[in-house]
Amino acid sequence: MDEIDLKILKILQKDAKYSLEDLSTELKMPKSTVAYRIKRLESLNIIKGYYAQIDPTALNLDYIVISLIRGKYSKDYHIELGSKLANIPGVWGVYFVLGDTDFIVIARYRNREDFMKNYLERITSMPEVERSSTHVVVKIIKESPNMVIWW
Amino acid sequence: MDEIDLKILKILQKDAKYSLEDLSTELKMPKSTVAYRIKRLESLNIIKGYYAQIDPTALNLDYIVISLIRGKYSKDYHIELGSKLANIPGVWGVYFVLGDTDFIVIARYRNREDFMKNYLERITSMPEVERSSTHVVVKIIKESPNMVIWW
DNA sequence: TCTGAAATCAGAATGGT
DNA sequence: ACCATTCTGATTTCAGA
Repeated sequence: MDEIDLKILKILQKDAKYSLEDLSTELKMPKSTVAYRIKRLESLNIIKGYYAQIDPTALNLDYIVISLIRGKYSKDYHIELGSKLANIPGVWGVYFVLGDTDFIVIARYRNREDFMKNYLERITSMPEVERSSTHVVVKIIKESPNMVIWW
Repeated sequence: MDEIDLKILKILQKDAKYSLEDLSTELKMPKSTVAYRIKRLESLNIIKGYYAQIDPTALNLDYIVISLIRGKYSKDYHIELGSKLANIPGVWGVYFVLGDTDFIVIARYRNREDFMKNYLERITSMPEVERSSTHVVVKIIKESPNMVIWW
């Protein structure tokens, strides 16, 4: 991992379709070398894949929630509960955190019923959950998880 | 937007490099038709772009934080504060929410100093911020914001 | 590890239904 | 909106440095 790799990653995190041609002029090195480096980054799993970003609102995913969850302590409770939360349909983010809460969970649904059925009812019926407080997102001001390199 | 579009999106949200060839066999329709549909989804901004997924830990982005922020009320305070938060280097998610907190912010840094300098000092010196509580992420159990279609 | 050239293949363009 | 064919150009491969 050197400066050149970093430049490649910086470009590809913004645009996966950026061509070898353009990268090669940008980096002042032959296409084949760029290709070689990208392949390397892929095989090292630094580049984990390429995906299309779909607009959630286009699919009517307007009911977005973020929950703070406190668990009931027991052996391995955080591993058990963590995977249980991660497997709830609609949930895309589960973070185990320090502080007065244990897990922070982010999920997207199409409407209130969808949310109630898939999410709330499950969470509230999990014996490992001691307490949860859920925030409804009014507006997504920023959501760009792909922008890993910001410096 | 029909069932076929949804199938295309379901595949591309996981793998942007899935070829027209394979999509055409999968969907039992010619390449050119698939290409036509994808172009349509792009121009309608349902597909917002294609990104490389970079492993944050490969770049030593191990200091991940989630903050709950309460603002001081004033005219347009949430628009002002929202964009201020979104512009902090390292911040990739800003959500305006209902409940006892106003904003939820997610950010990634390489270490404690990086976090202190770029994030904490800024947040605590913003006059629009009344109160903030920041949780350090111990473990990312799930993070797949690109998986928009889960049903 | 890097490079140049050749070969292959995928995607864009076209024109017709 | 859909499809077959053609055409263009990007990516892969490979031999050599």
